[in-house]
Amino acid sequence: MESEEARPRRRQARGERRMSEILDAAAAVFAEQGYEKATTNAIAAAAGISPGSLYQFFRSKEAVAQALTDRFTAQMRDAHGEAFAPAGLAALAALDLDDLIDRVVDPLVAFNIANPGFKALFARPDMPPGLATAAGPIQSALLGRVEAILAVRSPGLSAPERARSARVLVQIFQAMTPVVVAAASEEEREAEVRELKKVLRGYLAPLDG
Amino acid sequence: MESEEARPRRRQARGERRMSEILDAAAAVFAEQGYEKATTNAIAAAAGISPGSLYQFFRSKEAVAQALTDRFTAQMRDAHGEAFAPAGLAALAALDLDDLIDRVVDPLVAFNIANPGFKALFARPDMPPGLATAAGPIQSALLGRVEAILAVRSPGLSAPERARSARVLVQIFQAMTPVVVAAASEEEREAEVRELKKVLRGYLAPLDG
DNA sequence: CGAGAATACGAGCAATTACTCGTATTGACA
DNA sequence: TGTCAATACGAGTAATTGCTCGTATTCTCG
Repeated sequence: MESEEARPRRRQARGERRMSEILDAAAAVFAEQGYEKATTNAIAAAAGISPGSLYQFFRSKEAVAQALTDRFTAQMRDAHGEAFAPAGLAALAALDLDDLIDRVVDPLVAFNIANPGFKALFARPDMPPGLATAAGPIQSALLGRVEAILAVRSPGLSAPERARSARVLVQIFQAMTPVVVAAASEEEREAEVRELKKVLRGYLAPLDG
Repeated sequence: MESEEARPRRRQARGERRMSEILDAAAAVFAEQGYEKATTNAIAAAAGISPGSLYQFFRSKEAVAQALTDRFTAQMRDAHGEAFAPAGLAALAALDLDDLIDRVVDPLVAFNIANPGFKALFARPDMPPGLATAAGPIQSALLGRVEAILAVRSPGLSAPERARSARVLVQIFQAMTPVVVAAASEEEREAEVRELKKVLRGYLAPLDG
């Protein structure tokens, strides 16, 4: 997974801490500026270091985004993997549709709210080719899991139909996530989440066995 | 609406033609590069003129986008206003839900396919502040019309509920449009449109009186 | 025809930005 | 303690890009 460190550094205490700080700063700057408009100098400044120092740890702006994506992926797996885990699939199969949606959507929404920089890398339509690959893992992990759930809940679907439906579901989620994250108040946010779930339910109900 | 022309030009035959050519070029470049990555020099080159000539007609890149948006708005009104027109509302009220969706979605899809540059200005999440205003008219026109239809079909909704539902519907459409437009084959495209309609139907059915 | 405005050109400017490089400091380890 | 790599700095560079400016050409109109 990490084949880019041909020569491991020695001073890892300071270094690792710096890298983490840089990623924190990058997440914040990406969240508020978007990927393209975020400048590497701004990220360095937000991390309290010089541009040169940033490039001591990351080869390029894209490498920062890549590392941040990796970190998000790991965080998501650690925090919310349960709901999606293969072991949980059987339990998910027996659930009420509304409960199923809650079980899947709520953790994802919580994660997106806790990590506002996430959607800047996840829900971006104008990714540079390299970054599409970077965000790909998250995207395809989510897709694969949704497909797995569909396979259990809607055995009548052919494989291509299942793939298409999963794509549509993920797309709906991605489209509505920015609105949810940007909600001004808590009530507003809950209302947006309710709408998101309505959309998902409306699409899923006819498919659901 | 057009308060920016304090001093009308004289040679309008050549000039107007050039402006139209520039907008054609801009639509093409925006379509394939996106707004940010599209350079004014590239637009000028695509129009077969020099950068200086472009700026004889448009004060800035943003002004080009603004003018293009205006042209799209007018085209959309001319071509597909009927389906949305106030006069047609009564007819729409009596329709089957599937027919209603066809009536509204099909022209919009056709327009987006015929004008691939449209979505670059319409479905962009990272608009500069000025451009949000530029794209606003299209967005809010569409929103207003969807709201009008909802008012007729779902009289039980409160005004805020109606506004929110309209926003959700437009958002779904925007999110799925790029996939529809980019479809590789005709069958693929039809399948995507079917999914789009399924999503809309699933969300609307419970609301529909 | 002659004048003035509209159109056209394209080299180049000013600002931005991802990234580098020469150098200085810090700290682990012999 | 001395050494050397890791860390840190920040002015500077090359490339990009929106846009300008001086100038040349074309057209309208009297």
